[in-house]
Amino acid sequence: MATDGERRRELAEAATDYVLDHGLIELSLRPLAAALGTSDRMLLYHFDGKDDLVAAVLHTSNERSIAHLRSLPAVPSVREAVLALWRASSDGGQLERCQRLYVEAAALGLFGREPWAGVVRDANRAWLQALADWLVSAGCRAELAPRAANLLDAALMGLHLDLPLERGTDALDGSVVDLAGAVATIAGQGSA
Amino acid sequence: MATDGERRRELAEAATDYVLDHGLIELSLRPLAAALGTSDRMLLYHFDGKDDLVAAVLHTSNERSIAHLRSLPAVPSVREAVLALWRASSDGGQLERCQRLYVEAAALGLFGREPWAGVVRDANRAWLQALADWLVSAGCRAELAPRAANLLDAALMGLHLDLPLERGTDALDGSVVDLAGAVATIAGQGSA
DNA sequence: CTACAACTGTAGCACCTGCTACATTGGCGG
DNA sequence: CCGCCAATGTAGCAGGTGCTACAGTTGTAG
Repeated sequence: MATDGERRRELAEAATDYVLDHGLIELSLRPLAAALGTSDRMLLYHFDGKDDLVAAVLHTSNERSIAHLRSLPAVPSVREAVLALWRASSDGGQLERCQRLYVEAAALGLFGREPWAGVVRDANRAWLQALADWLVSAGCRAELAPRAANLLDAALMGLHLDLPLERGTDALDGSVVDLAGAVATIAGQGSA
Repeated sequence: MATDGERRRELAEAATDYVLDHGLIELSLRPLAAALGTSDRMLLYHFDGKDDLVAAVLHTSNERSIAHLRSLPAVPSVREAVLALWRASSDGGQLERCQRLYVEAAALGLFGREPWAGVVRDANRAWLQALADWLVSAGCRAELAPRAANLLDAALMGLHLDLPLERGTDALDGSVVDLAGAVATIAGQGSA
């Protein structure tokens, strides 16, 4: 049975850092435990199996994504919001790594198999909500924000799939500008 | 050493069917071989290791995607082209499965590790070219098509990540309509 | 028939996987 | 000091992984 104490939280945070660096798909307990200075035995003591650990990592990562989004400086328009978000999502920092992790998890859920599908669904809902809030704070009318957030999210995740292929080039910048225009239009700021 | 004969091509086609059904990420040689009525021993005789097999499967799948795209009935506008493409990409048929496989491969390449990154890059280039051609056939000016194809592709891949979460609902339809409008605008058919 | 090459079946290697049984430690309340 | 219990170390299990060594078994050309 899994614990729910302070140690578990510490391990979840540290495991999240490790997974952000090394990827989720090929994650395996022993190397992770070694990097954390513990043993697979202890991970399975604090977590209810590998799936439970992964769910905790995904939850932690998603919370970091949302916190990062909320901490972005305010922008005056939806167009600027999209551009700023992509800048933050592709600068090699925390947000990029968290979103990359989400993409990995979503890919693992592509066949609808649990536990991936369920965990990814939860993460997606929370993230979309935060994204809509962020658009509203940039001047988007509240009733238009969810729809704008939907397209923005889909395009953003797709761009992340291309990111490792185009690193260092500006091949994606055009798409981002086009995306910003499209989202602004949906948000009723077509000419802003 | 790998062969390059007829048998290899047969195996690649059959393996592609299997992978489209069962996913790439958890692919393992023995179950695949059993489903194909052969042995892992023979797969490794005809292919130069698992990576070579996977590359062949991805190549086959991508060729099928492109062939499917080229075989779509002609449409009169870019907007219609996007809507028709999404319909074909989400009907549970061959194209949806091939694109899902591409998303899996791209997720495996998220950390830039070979052989994934290289194979995915090749597949992406060919697919983007076919996508641009398809937009041109729908009335998009040739010099605008690559840019429109870029955004369309990114959004499409992102939507595929959401597809298993929203299966059976119409939650993605709004995004697709918005995307069609955005791509039409980029293609210079903003009011068409 | 012989010789050769393409192909395939059997068995196994070394390593990794998530997970568990068991014994031990350490600290705290009685 | 005792007993308790959470936390941890050691060792190992059963099964899976990609891959290979070796011995055939075909089919065909000389």
